[in-house]
Amino acid sequence: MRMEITPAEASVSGPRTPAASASRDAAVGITGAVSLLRPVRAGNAFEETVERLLQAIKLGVVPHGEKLPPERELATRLGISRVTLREAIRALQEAGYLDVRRGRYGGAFVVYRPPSPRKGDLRRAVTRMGEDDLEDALTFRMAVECGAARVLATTELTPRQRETLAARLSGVNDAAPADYRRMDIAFHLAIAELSGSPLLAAACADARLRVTDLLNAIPVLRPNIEHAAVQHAAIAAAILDGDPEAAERAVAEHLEGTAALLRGFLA
Amino acid sequence: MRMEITPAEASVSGPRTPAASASRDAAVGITGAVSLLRPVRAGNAFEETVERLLQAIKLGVVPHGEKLPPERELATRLGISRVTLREAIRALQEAGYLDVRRGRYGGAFVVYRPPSPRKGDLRRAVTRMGEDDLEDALTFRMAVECGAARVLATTELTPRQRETLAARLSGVNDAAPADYRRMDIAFHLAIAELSGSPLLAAACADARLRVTDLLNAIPVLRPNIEHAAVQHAAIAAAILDGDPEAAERAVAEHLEGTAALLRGFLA
DNA sequence: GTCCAAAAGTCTGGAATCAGACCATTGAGG
DNA sequence: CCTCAATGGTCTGATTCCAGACTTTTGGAC
Repeated sequence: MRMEITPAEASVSGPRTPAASASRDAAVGITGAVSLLRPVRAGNAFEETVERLLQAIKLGVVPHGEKLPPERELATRLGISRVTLREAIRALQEAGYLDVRRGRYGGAFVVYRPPSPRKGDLRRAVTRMGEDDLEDALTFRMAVECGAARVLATTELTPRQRETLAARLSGVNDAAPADYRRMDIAFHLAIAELSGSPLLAAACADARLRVTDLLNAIPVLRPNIEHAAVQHAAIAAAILDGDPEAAERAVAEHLEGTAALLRGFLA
Repeated sequence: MRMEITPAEASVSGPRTPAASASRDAAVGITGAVSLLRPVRAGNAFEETVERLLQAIKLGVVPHGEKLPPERELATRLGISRVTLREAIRALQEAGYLDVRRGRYGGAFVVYRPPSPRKGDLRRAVTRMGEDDLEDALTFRMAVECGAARVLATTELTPRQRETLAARLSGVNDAAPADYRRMDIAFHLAIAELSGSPLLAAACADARLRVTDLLNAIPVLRPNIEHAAVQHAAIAAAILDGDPEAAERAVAEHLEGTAALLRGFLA
């Protein structure tokens, strides 16, 4: 075995970007040498696979009690060999995220529930990923989610799309406390996915991921939920209205709120 | 050798995303299984490295006549072994993009100049990457660049940052025809890089990349340049003004124009 | 002309990854 | 109870990728 994961250490922050701590107005070359000559791959296949699966689990794409797709299929979808996938699954199993059962109707069952946050978790999470990376992630998320909302609001929506968006909105509003974060994620990702651009969807998923651990480390409070509900409604309304500017403004406001909340808990 | 590249075939489009052709309002699961269970890696290290270097060359990050960093340094920066890097360099050399000289003051010199487009190039480029991927790329670019502009306009800019932005703007305006695309790229990327978020910068670079081949396949016409100049000025002004909405609107308009231009040449 | 430093070029053993065949376990349905 | 299909578990040989040591070429400095 090559790696051990404990829930406390498992993180989706990924390897640090070398340029992450570059000064804010660094004198980059004529164009982005910094962004282009970055690492080709974030780690070896095993590590990246563990990250990916952990993402799917933590974001609730595969909720508690459900199982991952069969190994063969999953390996194909992830574009890796079954051997590598199995190593990743084993690591997650040993870390307590998965329960693997064999035989027909067997599979890798998710046994993860978002832990209720304890004091100090946030500090630790931030320390683990680095302050610069936190700012980076928040900025990135702001940009891609605003952009996605704008795009979607600009699009002519089909009735089907409108329904999906509305459904996700009520999904968050009706969510049980334990399910809140999961439904919140579902709502945010729906915006990106409905845009019809896989690249954009992937970027939003990635952005959200980078802050999941942090959000999981702060309690879900009633007033925050209510505040968020209003903002979510505003976002959905602006999109359904076909008002790009309003959609963006609403998303920006919402994310600003989340970021402020995080910074508040850190101060 | 594992691969051969000819200038005619070389492309930065990369492997197709399996979900690229998914229906616009496909019934995705409760959350984006589609975006999360996507391939972990886009290809093998060699292929990805070739793409990356080709990007740096085509985007003009390393302009004609300049050389890439020394192999050892570059390999470290790209996070790959020197052997793999060398294979990629050799492929690009054989394809005529690089001239490799040894000895002190040697190195891998870029000999690429953006080819003047010929009729049919665009059609071929689109065929190569696929219509769905084209829409995906355009959407993605719209989202991330709009988002980046918004973020930057929201930021309190240092004098240094303001200067950089202004410099890049005049860079495009004063560019010789042969340098136009390069300077245009530099301007667009500057917006993302000035945001201080490496993730965002990388996303914008990636987005731009996915349409470079297409843009290179259409002629640079005087009226288009003039039109673009006005829009670039509007973007810079809105950012310097600290007006997020205006900044975004300006970027959206500009990119819409580019997209329309592309579609026009395709029709 | 000699020396030297910086660069590309070469070689080797080992680790990671893959594709694919095959085995073992399980629960549902006949 | 037996069979079967779906699933995880295991093995093997080939390929890719790596780290690092070593060699060769080149042009400037003295």
